[in-house]
Amino acid sequence: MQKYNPQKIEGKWQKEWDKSNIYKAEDFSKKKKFYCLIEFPYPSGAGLHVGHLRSHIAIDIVARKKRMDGYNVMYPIGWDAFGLPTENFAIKTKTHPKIVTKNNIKNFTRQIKSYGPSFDWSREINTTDPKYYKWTQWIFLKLFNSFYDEKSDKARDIKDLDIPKNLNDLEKREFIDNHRLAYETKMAINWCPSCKIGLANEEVVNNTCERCGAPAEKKTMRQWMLRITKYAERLIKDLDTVDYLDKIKTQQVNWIGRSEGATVKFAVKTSTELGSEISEPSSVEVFTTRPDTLFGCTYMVLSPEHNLIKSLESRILNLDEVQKYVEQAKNKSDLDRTDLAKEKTGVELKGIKAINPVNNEEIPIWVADYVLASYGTGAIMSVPAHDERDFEFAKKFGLEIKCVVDPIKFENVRNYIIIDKDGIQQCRGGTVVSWNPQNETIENGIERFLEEVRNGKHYHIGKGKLINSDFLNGLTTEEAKKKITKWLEKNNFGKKATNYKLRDWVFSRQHYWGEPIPIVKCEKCGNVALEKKDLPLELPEVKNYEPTDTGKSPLAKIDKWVNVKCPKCGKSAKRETDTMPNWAGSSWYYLRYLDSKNNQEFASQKNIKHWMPVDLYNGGMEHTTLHLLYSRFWHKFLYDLGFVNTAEPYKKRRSHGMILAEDGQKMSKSRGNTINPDEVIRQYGADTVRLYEMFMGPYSEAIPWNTNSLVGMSRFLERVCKLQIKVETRFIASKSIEPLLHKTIKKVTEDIDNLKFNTAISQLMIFLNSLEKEEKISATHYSQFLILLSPFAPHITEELWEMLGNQESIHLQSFPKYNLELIKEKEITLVIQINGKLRDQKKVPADISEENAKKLAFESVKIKKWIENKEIRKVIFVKERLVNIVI
RNA sequence: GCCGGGAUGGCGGAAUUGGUAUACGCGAUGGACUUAAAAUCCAUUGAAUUUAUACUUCAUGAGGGUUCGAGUCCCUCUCCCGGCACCA
Repeated sequence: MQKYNPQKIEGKWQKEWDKSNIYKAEDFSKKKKFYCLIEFPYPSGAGLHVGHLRSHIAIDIVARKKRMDGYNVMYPIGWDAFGLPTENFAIKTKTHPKIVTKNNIKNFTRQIKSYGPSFDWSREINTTDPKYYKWTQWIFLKLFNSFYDEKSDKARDIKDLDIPKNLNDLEKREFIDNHRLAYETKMAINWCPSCKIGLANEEVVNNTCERCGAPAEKKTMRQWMLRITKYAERLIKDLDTVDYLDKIKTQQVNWIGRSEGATVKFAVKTSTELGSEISEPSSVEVFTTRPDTLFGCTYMVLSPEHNLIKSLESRILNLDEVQKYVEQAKNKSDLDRTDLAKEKTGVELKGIKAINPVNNEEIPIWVADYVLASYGTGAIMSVPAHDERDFEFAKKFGLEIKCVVDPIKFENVRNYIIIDKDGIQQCRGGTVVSWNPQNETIENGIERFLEEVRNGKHYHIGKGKLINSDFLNGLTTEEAKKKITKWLEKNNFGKKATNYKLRDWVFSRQHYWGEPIPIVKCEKCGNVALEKKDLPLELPEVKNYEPTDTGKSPLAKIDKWVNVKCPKCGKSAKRETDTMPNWAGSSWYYLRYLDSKNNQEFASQKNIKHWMPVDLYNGGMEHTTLHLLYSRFWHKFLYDLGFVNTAEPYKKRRSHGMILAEDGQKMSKSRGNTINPDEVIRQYGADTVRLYEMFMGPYSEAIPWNTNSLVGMSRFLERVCKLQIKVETRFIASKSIEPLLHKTIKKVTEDIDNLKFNTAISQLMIFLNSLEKEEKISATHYSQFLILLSPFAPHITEELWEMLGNQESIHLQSFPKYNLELIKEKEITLVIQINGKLRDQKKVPADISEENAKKLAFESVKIKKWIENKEIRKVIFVKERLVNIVI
């Protein structure tokens, strides 16, 4: 008999699987392909986290089952190895990051192999390998050499760009540069003073650095940017074509932040007091989602960065005051600017006015930092009667509040929230109305509120009917939006417009340990891309990896590397010294697995066509607006250029919940509550840990770790081993166990497909409990049970399988099929209810007729007691379930 | 503030999508084995009432509703978790 002894057998089988290569994905097999993917790990010095295991094991179970279902399965692994922690460790220990990475990968490999996932190691990739990042650089250059063609709504080669004829060479170059999908710009970016690195918007969380938590500062720097905004619409729309967890979809949609409205152009009039002429008539464009409220616009606000302030300097009568305000705003960090949200500040631009195009009224122009330069046009029309922020501002500075949307007689009461004296909310949504039930009815409360809106004492952001709006009067909000937009377009005052919160991707980093950006900067030719034959542009050796405070990459110090000849004109030029962000290599790695050794292409078309798209992709929620969005963007770009055959890279995306520490907190070194997978595996064995991580709770939910519960899984496997004594080869399978077996096959099959591992395991336990009650067990039943269990516990099942006398690995067997006929129980428990309450139950044949069931119910002694002297109103029969007597 | 998701025993969690609530596991209690402990095995384990494993009543965050029947559907509220947030 086999005693459960994981330490003895697990290593043995891991070596055996390695040797026999049974998990290798076959290119161009006749079998149907299945590509499943986990986010490739970052090989940190800290080693593997139990959270890594959760996703690796889950997808491993799916991969193993799919193989047994006859699929040609690709389940690859690699290393996302560029990044700051490695660099910091290298600086601290004065070791080359290459060496650090190599050591970490070695450790990670050992750890990963120790729990037996069925990765195809032959396709292993590493983003820091020049053979890999050659193609990361190549894709970057493709972006550099492409523009977005709005007409065909896709990216195209920059050669196809229509360049206006009348431009001189310099202007031409500028024009082209302005259209590249990878472009350079000088802009204020978020800078982490602690990591000494620029951050993408997605990397700033609560105005702090996502990585280290230091408050982000604003720093104006020359930056490489990627025009992800051109893909905003498609990144939203194509979500309809993929199967992602709903929360992932909504998070991406919210991040991209599409809003529809209109742009409106306001003419600007300057006071003639100063006399000097203005060469061109000025105007300011704003973006609004509520063009219907244009008649209620009583002033306009510019962001402090708005260029109108500069261009009309000579016309602003209180220039000193304005400039002082602008200067102050500039010096505020984003943190301060948003922190001061409660109290709005601003200064009026005296001497200039804007003209409201609908009624030609002169309205004041203000500058205030509650208006963001980076969204819309950096200027807004203010409608204080119908916007909370504008209302607040207008109240503070005594500006006119003009109601143009009358909420009365429109839709229902749910446009407001009524608050009674005790502060209890009676209705949800819309605008808050306080209401005193002692001396007014709800209707009166609403009426009073409406009066307040009309008198400018309150704002109303909900819908309504237009008033004080000339030709819009009487229309509903929706109707008015349409009508005014048409009017604006007809009179050339504006047009329908869509805006996104998504910003272009800040792509430069000022660090050593990243892919060098393969661009040469020539005084004569501008930014010149390296040729494909010159790729990869390898990272040079450098004495000091330390980042600088100046915002220059350490690469800038290596003169020999920096000074090169321009590939175009041959004159001396300098290399770009910034490197790429750690998100670059991971934006396309799933494609490299398909053909990881190819030196001619990033992957051959043949392989891409065979394997794409990824059928199942699992990863953390924290990457929803980073990696997941970025890689969808790159994929779409490659799709536009014809390098990949699908518009989306991932057909199905799922997410695992975090594993919390036993105290319910997040695991962290500083809290000292981490669980080291090495130790748990050593103590309990890989199969036990695998089962536990899958059994601990629903896969997508966060669950605290509980070492106590591990023993339950250990006991389960021990009992599986013990069962061997009862197995008899010649024993004919007992029929009574058959329904449960097939029910178990069905449950396990469906649960694995739906990533509901906890209930699959529980069903296997139920089946085992039932097997244990048998005197003898047929080898067939035992074998089928082992196969069902094998994706979860590959080592022990392989061992027991071999002991049954099998030659071929259990992991090469077919997954059992269930027979619906056999699942049907012959006998069921019929539930008898009175008024829906359980009063009796009877064992009956499953196919009992309604008539017989009812008869049986009324015969029951227990039931008789209940229905005595009662009028029976109704009897309900549910097939194979219950009889309900209503009295 | 807005957008998601959630709340079921001492704990992690099940529940065929409206049909026996609490599966499975942990823990706990009692027993067997043992010199003893661990391990293992057996039994019990939502609460109340009760001599009782009988009967009954009450329990799925709170309150209401629909239904023969609600953890599940509808309305309102509370709390927790995640994301976004001066985005016009």
